Amino acid sequence: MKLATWNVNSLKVRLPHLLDWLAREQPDVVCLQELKCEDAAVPRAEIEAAGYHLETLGQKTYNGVAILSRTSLGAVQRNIPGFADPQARVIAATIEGVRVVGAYFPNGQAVGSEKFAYKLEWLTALTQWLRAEIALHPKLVLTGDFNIAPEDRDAHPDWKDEIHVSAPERAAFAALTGLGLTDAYRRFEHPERSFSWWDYRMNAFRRNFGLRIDHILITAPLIETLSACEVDKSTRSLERPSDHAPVIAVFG
DNA sequence: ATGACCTCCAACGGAGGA
Repeated sequence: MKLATWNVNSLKVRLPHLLDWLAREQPDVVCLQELKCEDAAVPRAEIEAAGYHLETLGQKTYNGVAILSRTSLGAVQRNIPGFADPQARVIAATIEGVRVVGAYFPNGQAVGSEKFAYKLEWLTALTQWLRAEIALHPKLVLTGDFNIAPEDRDAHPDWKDEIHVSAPERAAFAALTGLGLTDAYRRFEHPERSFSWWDYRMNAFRRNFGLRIDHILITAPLIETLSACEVDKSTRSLERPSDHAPVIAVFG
């Protein structure tokens, strides 16, 4: 199984890139974030024509998540159970015995802000739900745009803002790994300063001024078959790119 | 530097992103 996550920053704008990339990479499962459109506006026909089933949790203007799969998606869950969230950030489904949770974590804006408090509350709710979910599904993948760079090496040394690298955010990330989830990317050797997001401004991609905030976390039974995990930076050089690159994990 | 760039909106400036 080849599984990927990609924050497309508008499904409508990025659809040509997505379709080209699906044809080239042939992933089996793709979690998408920041659709920025309602379910009714999702270009289902084009994605289905590319060979994918899809389940979405759309929202106008902001947020919105989807899971694409070559095989059918079962037991679809939208948002975090028991957490009344007006923002569309989570979708989960069972695919060939693997519970796949695709999430668009809150940005948090600035440490200490209202949005930061929401980010931490959201992370607590996600963690509580996943504790139960992992007990039900030993093979589980948590993937998406985490908006957290878990270690210093996951942020450019010149990143001066606290957001995405603060102690509370990193503690929340550690709580997730404490559930028995492993960062698939760190199971392999990578160059220093490997990132998944680069600001649109200031030639950030050319200067590799970025953060590694898009992740694929997996439970122990999936580690045995994990054979690769990479960031695909190629899409970031296209015309009108997403500011995030896809991250791809290969099992088996 | 209250910046820069991109996407969205009952839009033409502001919000949000990261």
